[in-house]
Amino acid sequence: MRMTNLFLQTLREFPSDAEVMSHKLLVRAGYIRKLTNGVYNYLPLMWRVLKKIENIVREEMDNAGAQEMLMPFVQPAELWQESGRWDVYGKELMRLKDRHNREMCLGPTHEEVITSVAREGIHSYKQLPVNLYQIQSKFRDEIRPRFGLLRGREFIMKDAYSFDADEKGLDKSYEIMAEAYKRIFERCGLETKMVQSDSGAIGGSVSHEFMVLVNEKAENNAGENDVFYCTKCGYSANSNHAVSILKEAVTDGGFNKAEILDTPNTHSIEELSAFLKVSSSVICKCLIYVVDGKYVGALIRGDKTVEETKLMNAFQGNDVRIASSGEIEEIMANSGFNAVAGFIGPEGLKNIEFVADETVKELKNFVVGINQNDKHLVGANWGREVQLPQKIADIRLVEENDKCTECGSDLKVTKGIEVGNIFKLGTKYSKAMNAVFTDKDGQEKPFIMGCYGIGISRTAAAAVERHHDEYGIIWPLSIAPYTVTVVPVSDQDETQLKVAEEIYKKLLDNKIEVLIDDRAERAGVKLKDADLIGIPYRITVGKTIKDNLVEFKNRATGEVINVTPEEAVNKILELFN
RNA sequence: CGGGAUGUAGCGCAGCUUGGUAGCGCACUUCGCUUGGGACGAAGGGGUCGCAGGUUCGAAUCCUGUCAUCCCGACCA
Repeated sequence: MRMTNLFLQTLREFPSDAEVMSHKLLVRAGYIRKLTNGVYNYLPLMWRVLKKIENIVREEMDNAGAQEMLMPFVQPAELWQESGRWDVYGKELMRLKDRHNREMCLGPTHEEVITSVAREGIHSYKQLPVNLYQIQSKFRDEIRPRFGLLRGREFIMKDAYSFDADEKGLDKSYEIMAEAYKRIFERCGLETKMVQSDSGAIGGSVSHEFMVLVNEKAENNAGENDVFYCTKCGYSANSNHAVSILKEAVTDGGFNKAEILDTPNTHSIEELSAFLKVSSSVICKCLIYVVDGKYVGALIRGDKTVEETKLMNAFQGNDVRIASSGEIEEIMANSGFNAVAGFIGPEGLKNIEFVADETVKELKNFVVGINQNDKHLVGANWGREVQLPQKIADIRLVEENDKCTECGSDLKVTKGIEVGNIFKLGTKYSKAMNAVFTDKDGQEKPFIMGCYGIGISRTAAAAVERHHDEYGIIWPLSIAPYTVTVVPVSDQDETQLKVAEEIYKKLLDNKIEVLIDDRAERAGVKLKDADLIGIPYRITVGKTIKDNLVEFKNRATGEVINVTPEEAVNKILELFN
């Protein structure tokens, strides 16, 4: 491709509305342009990158025995009502009505549609297993789109769905996908970690996420997930799912009798522990959350943090958030109290179900709120002053240096970008939607399903996040929009132009994806642009051409060597041998 | 939805406090000059200052409302 023909506008400066490096660079280097909030145009260079990733995904999915198809982007409400998700998916589901006032939605995912496809098409165990996938734009009306392609509202996703006759089959399908995913990301030049994860609103039991780990000291927080991993045994999990062995801590408050003390202005655990001169680990923290619109209480040791997804799961909810101060006021009023956050306790709150984290079970002679401002109960014990809730669950956020439950070594934490995930769905959708087949024994059974997603556009952004320097993007060869760019330094020098053209044609003849910067620009502009857009190799034809030498530069390593034009061409051809 | 900020040319910004009818850099057009790391000179084109009201002789500037965008929390590929 000639740069004079390429639809490309690079910017001199970073866009002001971008925060993370992949967003800044993709806009500045002319790959994407925002159309509206969370929705981007993929310009020609970007589209080439996306197609490269798609093709790697296709090859590996096909090799894994999956079959590509394409489902509609617009879906009827009826299917979502069948699965029950029409009412629980929330506002991320973009709902609309057609001219007959029939309710529809833009596909955020395709479990419902694929399940309807399977129930129409698969009737016998002899047709199983099946794995169907598609690569398509998805739309989720995200609460807060951000970070460019890392969290758009419209994004490109590969989604696959497996159907098996039994759990064993699902295990196998799942394993095959896990292996395929490892190869896919590896081929995209991305190191990923497969981590255990919560299975969230999509439902099901087991799930793993593929995380691109981003450097903690990176100047941004492009990695939206915290990943905990064991330094020894390889255990790793998203923070929403990670578990650990609790570190030793003081659990006896040492108060020899139960009494109510004045604790003025102790709104936080820190203030309270300083005031009472006790460890925060002998305080029972009480928090009010809203799960699926219902108020619930959570008890956890004062030195620990509630993991909201775990809390939500403890109540089998779909949605969780902490209660606002106004809501707490309402709850207090309903039970005849008027305490504010910081003085809340589990005793006497009407119509609120509590869950206790495992950490509070051990507490003795501890400190707890009693729903009176500026007062706390000290020396409390379970079954005496305070009742331990029936519901006990792990709702604790793991902390760095907690011990691994598998091997006892230290857990570390790092930021990750989730580029893929795999779920064992089980029969959640097949049962709800009555998608059944006849098994060997003549019985009708629901399909055992799995689903497997890869964010194509996010993967591209993650690659930029992981591979760039102060001059621009450094694409991994496998997903670069072009392999090499040929740059004649001076557009006045006939020899340079002629040699550059010859190299360009030779590479084209060999089916190499090559750019030639034939623009009437000064050298600086062309070289800066070449670095910015991140083409892996650059052949620069300059003054040394009088000695029959050109410059061959590796964008990633910065290595530059002088070679003859023929050698330069050969070095590129060798990449593909 | 809560908290914070910002809307002025394609991009990056100034002007607003103290109202007088819009400017700078880059990009774009033409000419000259220049050609190994985002040159220089000259001459141009492009904006009803997010939108709607209001105050005023007069509003980018003051007031009210509204919309949009960005950042921090809940969503997730």
